[in-house]
Amino acid sequence: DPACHAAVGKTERNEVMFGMPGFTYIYFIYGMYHCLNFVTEPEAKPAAILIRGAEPLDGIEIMKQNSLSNNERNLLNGPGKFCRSFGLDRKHNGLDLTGEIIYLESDSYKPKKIITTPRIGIKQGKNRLWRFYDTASDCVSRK
DNA sequence: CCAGGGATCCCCT
DNA sequence: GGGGATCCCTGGC
Repeated sequence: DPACHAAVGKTERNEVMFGMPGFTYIYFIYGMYHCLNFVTEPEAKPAAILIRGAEPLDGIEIMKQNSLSNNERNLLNGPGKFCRSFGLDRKHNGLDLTGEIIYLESDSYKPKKIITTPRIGIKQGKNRLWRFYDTASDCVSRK
C-alpha cells in the first residue's frame, strides 16, 4: 500500500508498525496535528489503521477543554481533532492498547451498516476502499 | 456551498 | 529541500 508510512521501509518514525499488533502508532503531521493508528498485523508485517473519528460519549467537558471547539460535534470528527480532544501526541506513540494509559473496551453496540469508501487525504492508493464508517454516526457528516 | 490557500514542523531523501 | 491519511478561513458564485 503506497499510502502506508511503512511503504518506504522501516524508519525511526514508523518502527512501531513493524512490531506486535495492539499498539499505538501516532505521528505528527502538517506541523500541528497528530494522527492515532492501531497496529494490526504480526511482527515484521507492518500495518495499522488510522482512527479518523468517533462519537463522544463520556468526558465531553475535558475534551472541550483540550479542543478549540465548544461544539460537541467538532470534538472527534477528524483524525487531527480526535487526537487533540483526547490529548494525544507523540508521547503516546508505541503504547500497549491493553495497558493502563490507553486501552480499548467493548460495549454491546453493534453497527447496523458499515460503508467502505476510498481513503481521504492521500495521493496514491485511492483505488482501495479502506475507509470504513458506521452510517449511523454523526461524525460522518464531516469526516 | 465549494475550491483554494496558509499555518507550521518533523521526517526522510 | 520537499511534502505530509489536517483543519479552518476566505472569497467567489
